[in-house]
Amino acid sequence: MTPSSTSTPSGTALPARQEHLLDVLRQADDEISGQDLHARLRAGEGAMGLATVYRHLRQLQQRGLVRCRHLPSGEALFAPTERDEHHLTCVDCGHTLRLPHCPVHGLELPTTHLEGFRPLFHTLEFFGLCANCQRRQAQTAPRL
Amino acid sequence: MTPSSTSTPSGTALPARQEHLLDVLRQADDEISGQDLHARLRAGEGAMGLATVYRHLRQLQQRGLVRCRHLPSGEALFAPTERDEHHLTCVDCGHTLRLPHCPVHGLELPTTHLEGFRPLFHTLEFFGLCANCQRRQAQTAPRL
DNA sequence: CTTCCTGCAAAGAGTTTGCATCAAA
DNA sequence: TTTGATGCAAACTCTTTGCAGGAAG
Repeated sequence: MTPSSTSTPSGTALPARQEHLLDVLRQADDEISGQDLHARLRAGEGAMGLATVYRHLRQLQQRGLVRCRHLPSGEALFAPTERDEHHLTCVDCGHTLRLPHCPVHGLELPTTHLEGFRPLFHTLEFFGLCANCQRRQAQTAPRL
Repeated sequence: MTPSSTSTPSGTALPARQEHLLDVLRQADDEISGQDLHARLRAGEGAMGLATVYRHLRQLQQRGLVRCRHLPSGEALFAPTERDEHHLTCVDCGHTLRLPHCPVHGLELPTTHLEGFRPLFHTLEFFGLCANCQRRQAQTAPRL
């Protein structure tokens, strides 16, 4: 139960605290925000400052181990790269629906035109109006 | 040259200023930020306050006419929905590469499990390390 | 008169950075 | 001694909201 060393695509071993941070992400049911992650770490053993959390998250992202997407609110959500989740988010109220499976499974980039870029992860997110907000909008502007 | 009325999916006509704002978005070469859009409007005829720009952008989003995605920096970028662009962004320096075509062309959501959601647009973005940042990283951690 | 739209300025949120400190090599 | 990691708090950015003025119906 103690994944003591995660091998990274670049081959170097992970510092202990980053390893721990990654574990918390893996144990989470869904993506979590930086703030949330910080709170969870604080609750457990490996408490660390908020700044450090973000610093590690960035490094994990650069190693391709952590994926990040941004809510319309500007909040960033993090998840392990290996987890391939996608969401449908309401552009009005922000309510989020997790999609049952990845619509684009083995998604590949063409290797040309990449200018030396090394792709690490992708985000695919859907946006729309939830049932509630559609109703609310219909009341204001009757002409559907 | 004067698209005087854009018909929306919901059937209602667009207020003049939103129409104009949408035009500026369409004329832009690529996605632009709220701030940038504000500046361009200010430079031309239809100058309006920053708050108003954001207010209109939100409404256009809710009508499915404008698409929005967030940079790692938290900045929001806007584009007309009909334009189907995707990018490869460096997680380190933020350098962005526009992909020559949409990797997932006619992307469709399963109509089940949507709980009344009405999808309006999607974002598909790739993240990785650009050539420069790979080089820089390699210098710090030699073991590739 | 009522309603909607607008601008300005202030507030708000999340994230990043500066700096002094502390541990490790 | 030198290097790298950390916490705290201040700073920063973009975005949203409150409120009063003004136009439209």
